[in-house]
Amino acid sequence: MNIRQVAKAAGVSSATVSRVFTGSATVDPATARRVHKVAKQIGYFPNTYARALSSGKSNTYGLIISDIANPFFPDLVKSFEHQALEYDYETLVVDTNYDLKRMEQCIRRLVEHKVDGVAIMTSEMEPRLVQILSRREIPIVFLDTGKVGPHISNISIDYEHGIDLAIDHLLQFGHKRIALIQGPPALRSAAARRNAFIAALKRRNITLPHEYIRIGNHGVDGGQAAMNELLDLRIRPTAIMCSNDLTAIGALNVAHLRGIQIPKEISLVGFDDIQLSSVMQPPLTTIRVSRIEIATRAFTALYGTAKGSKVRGVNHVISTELVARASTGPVAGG
Amino acid sequence: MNIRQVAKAAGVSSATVSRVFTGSATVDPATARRVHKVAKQIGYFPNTYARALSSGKSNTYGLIISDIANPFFPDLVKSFEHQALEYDYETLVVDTNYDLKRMEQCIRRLVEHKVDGVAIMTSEMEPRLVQILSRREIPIVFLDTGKVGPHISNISIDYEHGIDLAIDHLLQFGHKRIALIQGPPALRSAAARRNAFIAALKRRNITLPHEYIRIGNHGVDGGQAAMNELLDLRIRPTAIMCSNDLTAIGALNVAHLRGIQIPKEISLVGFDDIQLSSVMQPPLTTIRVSRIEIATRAFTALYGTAKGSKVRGVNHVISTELVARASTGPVAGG
DNA sequence: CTGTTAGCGCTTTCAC
DNA sequence: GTGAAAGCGCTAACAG
Repeated sequence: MNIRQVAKAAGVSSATVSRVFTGSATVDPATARRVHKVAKQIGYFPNTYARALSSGKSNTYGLIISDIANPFFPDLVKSFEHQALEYDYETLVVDTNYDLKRMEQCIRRLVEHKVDGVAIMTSEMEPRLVQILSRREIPIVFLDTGKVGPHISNISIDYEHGIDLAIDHLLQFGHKRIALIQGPPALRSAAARRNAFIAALKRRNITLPHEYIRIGNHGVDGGQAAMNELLDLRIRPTAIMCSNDLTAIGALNVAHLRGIQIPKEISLVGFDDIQLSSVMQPPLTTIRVSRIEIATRAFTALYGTAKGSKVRGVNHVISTELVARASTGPVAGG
Repeated sequence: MNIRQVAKAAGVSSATVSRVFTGSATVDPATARRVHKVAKQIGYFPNTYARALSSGKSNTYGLIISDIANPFFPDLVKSFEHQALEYDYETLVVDTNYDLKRMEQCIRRLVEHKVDGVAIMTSEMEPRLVQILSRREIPIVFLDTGKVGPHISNISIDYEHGIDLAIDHLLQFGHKRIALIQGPPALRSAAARRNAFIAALKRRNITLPHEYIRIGNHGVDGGQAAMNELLDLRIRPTAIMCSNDLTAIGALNVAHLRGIQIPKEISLVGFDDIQLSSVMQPPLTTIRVSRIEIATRAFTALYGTAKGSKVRGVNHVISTELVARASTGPVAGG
């Protein structure tokens, strides 16, 4: 069941069959139709491996994510794959599980699969591993790294803007005591959010006590733990900004458990706008960053920096917007 | 940067290098070490495509799911991949998006990748498409299809048991008017749940008015719509069983919106026990089915039905259990 | 527009 | 325990 059988049955050479399937050169329409018919008849599918080996192109992009079970990623993966499929590319999704050791395995798998480019959507990354890729001149696109170079593009998210919006929103409600539950410090995107938060408060001359910054892990449990700490403070904040929605969901959960009313007693802001945020009780106010746009940009960056063509990477910035829902409100007694 | 370069640098033949990497035959330990060292030095990774082509084995399994954005699937995918990696298998995950047209594309992609087996975790499926696989004697494992045959295994979920448990739980709370928000009728797993529900009520001589069965779509929005219908009924149910957790989350959301207290006025039961169910307000009572177990069984079924070995498929049944949380309670005024 | 031919990088007998 | 050599199925010049 290979190309030669099709060729024989259609009375042409295997090269012609190949041309029909790759569309690489003009083939007589009648011949092409005959080939297609025969192929369908005997149920022929071209062998990806032979094709990749022979052509030297895998037509596959690697997509590195931290954790497919984190609701931030499925939409991203879906959009990327969708986009890739449009251009006849396969996507090899690998999941590092937030683990640098697994990251190395992932990179190896991608290289072994001769991917034509890699989108690294995790923030945890070692230069040594990047080198494995760049030594082979494999185009890379990062999320939130900021560095652009030969074969290396970047997607930046405009955290500052989103966080400014959120802070202003909170200020309008009269909040002065605003806390932050940040993500893992080692995570670049989490650090960027924290820095933006601190800068935004400073710019507005709002004091930020040290104990108002708590460390979560971008998971529900981290949000729960941090929220408990915040609620145990002698002087509680009246509003809390969370580094992502999962964290906010954890915080919300603890608030319910401890009988704290949201937003009456404390306002809560998330980040990302994952799908479930809108059906929480109360629906979460959050800063939306479009996963679809990230995915599309990532794909485009790779597709545009194909090995042969443009070498120089580009930097895209993705905007953020405030989605005001019901987890924020006027400060109590204000 | 290929096997020959390694061979030359290590002063052996490419066959020996191949043996070192596949572990297919005994190689002198000293030679093996030398080969490994050289390989590391020049950064050699075997080419998957050449390997697959030459050996005729892709060492890849296909995993077909409906929608990676549905919280049911990420855990399943993760477990399957993890398991596969342990046995040195790659997983090619394809997402049908609940669409039969895309299903056909997915199957084609899997065949083109010469996968050694396919786990079909979606319920929507056409016999014609299955044939594409089985004609090539590719082992298949289904979820909830019940049919077992040559190269075809199945994983059944014991819906009856879980639903019996849930109904008894509700009865103990004094509920008599129990409604169902079912999933898409075309979805086998949804139909199985509905049938189990109807059978369980009948067995206990509980009347089930027609209007107490509503149709959702296994998404949040479907749950919302169905819940609205149910709340508009002249005689409302006192308890609602949902075909999955997402549906229950939608129902819960509408309840909040319309000021209905859960579980005081209406008890709510979900199905699946996705991660977020436990942090909803109130935490969802649900029927747990272990995605890890499904994934493990699926992998094992494929691995055990490898092309050469056992031809006959097997049927595994996976148990379910009730997770009683706070969305169920005594019937109002009871 | 189409056939011939030479590999792509690796695995796998078959000898030794 | 190791090397030589023949492909795996396909693509990509190169002629014609």
